Amino acid sequence: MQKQDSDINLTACHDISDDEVVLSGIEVLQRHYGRLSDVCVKDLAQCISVARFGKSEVIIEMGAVADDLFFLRQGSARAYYLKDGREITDWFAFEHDFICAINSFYTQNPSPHYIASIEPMVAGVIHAPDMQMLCRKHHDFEHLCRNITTDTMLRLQQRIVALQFESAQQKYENLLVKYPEITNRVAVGHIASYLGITNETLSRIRHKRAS
Amino acid sequence: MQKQDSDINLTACHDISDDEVVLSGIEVLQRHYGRLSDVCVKDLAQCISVARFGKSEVIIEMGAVADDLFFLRQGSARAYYLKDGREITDWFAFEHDFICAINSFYTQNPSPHYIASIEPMVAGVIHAPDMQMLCRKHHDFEHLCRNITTDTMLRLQQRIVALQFESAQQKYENLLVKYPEITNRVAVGHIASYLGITNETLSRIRHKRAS
DNA sequence: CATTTCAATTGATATAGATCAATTTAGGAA
DNA sequence: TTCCTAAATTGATCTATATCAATTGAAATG
Repeated sequence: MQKQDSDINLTACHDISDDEVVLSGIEVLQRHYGRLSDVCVKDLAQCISVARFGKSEVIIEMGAVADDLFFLRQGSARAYYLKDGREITDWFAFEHDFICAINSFYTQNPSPHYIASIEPMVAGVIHAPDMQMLCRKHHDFEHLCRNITTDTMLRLQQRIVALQFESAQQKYENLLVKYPEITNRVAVGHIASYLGITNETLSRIRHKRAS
Repeated sequence: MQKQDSDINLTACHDISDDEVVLSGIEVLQRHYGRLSDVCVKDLAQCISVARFGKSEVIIEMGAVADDLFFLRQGSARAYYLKDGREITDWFAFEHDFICAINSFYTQNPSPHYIASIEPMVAGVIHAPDMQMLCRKHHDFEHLCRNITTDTMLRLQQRIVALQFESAQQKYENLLVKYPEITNRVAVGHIASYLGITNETLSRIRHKRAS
């Protein structure tokens, strides 16, 4: 089932060539996180590969040391872990977002997270050792990476505020402000666990809003 | 009251000289986050000042653009914000921890957070523009800062997991594992809001545990 | 196109934790 | 020491959200 899905979606994604993914990806990164020298861009391009996945494919398994960092160019993905056998989604990524098994990528420990595609997706991939190497070699790349990490840190900070003392309704409203079209792209169940509430509660909140 | 407290505690902290705070602080930083060249250490030492506060002093007011980053050498502090007039503690810092108005420090926007000392504290201070300057000038310092940010990011990630789906009891137990002596140093009320629960609930949990 | 399967919704009930109110305790000031 | 203020505890409810169970809906499969 996964196989067939994947094939179908692969073709659907062939409008973007690998080179396009890498080059336009690097351009977007520079715009968001800091300019790179030409030498650095060349080195970086060498280290990036392209990954394509169909709908709902598991990309990283829990328990593995996962040193891939994905930068999405199309589609969407999520990171999740299991709590009492139930999937809890921790992170969403859409176009221009990063996703990785955050603990594993930065500490080389086995990942408590799974990563899976949601929609068919295309992403640039870099491996942790390559990133380290590029950081050591190019000061401007280390600067860019620091900016990315800072940005991620600030987002996580925001989420903590949301989870710490907001009602289920408030959390959902805030999510919709940040990602207005998330409900068209992501299963409601994933959104619920992301907000720290049950499917049923989210369903009722959505019902109230609709009426 | 704040004034008098402060005077008393200032004297209590005079066992560490300013130079000691700066130099041993830089040493600790290097041990945790990466070695620096001698030139860099010299430059960095130039940019660090020392701040001393008494018990329960407000260090940063909400609404201010706060570009101070504190590295604690003694005592403790917390960051908090107001939600419906109630203080919600967001972050604790003890010896060897950083604390700043995280949003303000990294984005130069007015801070939604207050920062206050808990116990009398001594800290090294660096200003955001100086940090930026040092990052630009010294690749090794930028590397160190990236490591600090990465570390902070991973901690925030851990807290999200804790807040997302754990019971009040579980959250308290986990906190005690991480900071076994926190209850001797921090008011129970601050701990409660940090965990996203009310004072009363935490009090009852503590009662159950004690028996 | 029919069938299977999984996700979402809806309903009924249970409960963890919030809220409100009253006491007790403890740390700082006189 | 004694007083005073604020924090912590304890008790009695209340409520938002979880849980359990059943039904509906929609997408994937043959």
